Amino acid sequence: MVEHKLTLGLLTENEWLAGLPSQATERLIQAAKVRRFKENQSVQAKGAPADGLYGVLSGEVRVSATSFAGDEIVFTRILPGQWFGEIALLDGGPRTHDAHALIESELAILPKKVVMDLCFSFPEVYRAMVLLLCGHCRQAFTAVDDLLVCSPEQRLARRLLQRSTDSKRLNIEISQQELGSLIGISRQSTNKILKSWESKGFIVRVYRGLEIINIDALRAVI
Amino acid sequence: MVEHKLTLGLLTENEWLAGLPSQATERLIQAAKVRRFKENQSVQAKGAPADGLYGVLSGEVRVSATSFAGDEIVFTRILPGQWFGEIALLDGGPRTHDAHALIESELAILPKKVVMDLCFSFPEVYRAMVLLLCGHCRQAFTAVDDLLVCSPEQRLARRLLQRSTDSKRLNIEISQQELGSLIGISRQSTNKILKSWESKGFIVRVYRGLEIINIDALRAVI
DNA sequence: GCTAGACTGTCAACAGCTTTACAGTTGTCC
DNA sequence: GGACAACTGTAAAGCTGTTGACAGTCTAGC
Repeated sequence: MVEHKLTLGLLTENEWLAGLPSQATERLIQAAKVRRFKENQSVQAKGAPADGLYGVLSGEVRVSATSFAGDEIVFTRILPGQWFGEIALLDGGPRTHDAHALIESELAILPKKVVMDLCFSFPEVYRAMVLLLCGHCRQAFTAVDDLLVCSPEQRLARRLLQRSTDSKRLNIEISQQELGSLIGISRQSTNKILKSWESKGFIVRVYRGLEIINIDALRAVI
Repeated sequence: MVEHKLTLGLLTENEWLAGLPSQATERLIQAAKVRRFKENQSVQAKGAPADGLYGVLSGEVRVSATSFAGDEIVFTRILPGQWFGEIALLDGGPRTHDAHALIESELAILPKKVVMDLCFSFPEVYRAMVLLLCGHCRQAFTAVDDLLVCSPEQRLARRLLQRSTDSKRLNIEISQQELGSLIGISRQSTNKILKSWESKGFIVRVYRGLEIINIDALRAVI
């Protein structure tokens, strides 16, 4: 009961499910499970088969991979209202990434079978999946672009700006370690860049985070 | 007439269209246009609106982007039998990349409206689009992974191996310049790596290309 | 409040890649 | 077959980011 209310809340907020035929929406809400994950608990493992589509109700999920050297490579973070895990669900292949709850989080899980059935019954559901997929694909393309073309400083600026528009807030809570991993540089280099920005008045740093003061100056870095 | 025969040839060879309901296949073949592109001719420009889905019938297409510094960043090459351009088609956004004919090439073009209409009539068509999309998405994820985790030498090996399995051949025709651009390193560095591999007997280099001799040794590099 | 553990600041040494530069090679087009 | 353009080979110089090391700072939990 409580679970369904929570799911509904996310669904009505979120555009992709709001536009579906009511029959499909109902079926999804009915089949949706809500699961709570503790801080650092694994949501899915890279290489595993897909069981469902995940939506973040509360908390935050870190999507990452582990290099053979053992370092964790952070790809992105999923904020409340966002969905992930559609690729392996749709193509039947293995999960592309690891996912962990960054903090205690609640996730909605739409079982694979239900989603796939609805895809075949309602083209609108397929369309919604396709849009989700396209978004993640464009995100990945942008990441490749950035890595090939942009300097570490520019990449860092892009990430921060992207993140601040995603969450509509200008304070970002993340360690320098993880921030570096997101854009493929070391903690020390991240620190140096952040320091230089702070001295220019673009940001202020706090423990385990930062706040953007001059967003236009950051945009100009790019 | 000739055009339709060519298209049909590609379609029947290619798995994704072969599995569709015959009604959908017929409609696609009927609507397909074949267009010939000269060497270096632009197929699509990054940022442009999408007009259709492209399939390579003959020749080869280079997918790239241009950095603000003016360098061309090569993303990938599309070989005969492969399709591209589905993202902008499906989500209505701008083209994600530039595409040029590498050599004189023939492309099949499936008009946007026809594809989208069929998607809504036949879930199988949507499914085919989704699989295409998933493939490209996984490709992009792998590229990010590589850039963040692997050394230039490993990235180069991966690219060559991927390419050689794609085309089932072990001689690859590409300049060191472009090869470097594909994995984000300079021509000189590419040259150094190739030379070292040649001295170890992994490959032999020729003008504007190379041949893989010891494919297992290359696999071991990764 | 104290302490352990996580995070940050900083620096020097080092490695790897780029850039610049130039000479040599190969292919193509008159 | 000669000339030009594209490609390759090579090396030195310089830059940028990494690594490793260690001290300082912050926070949570007892």
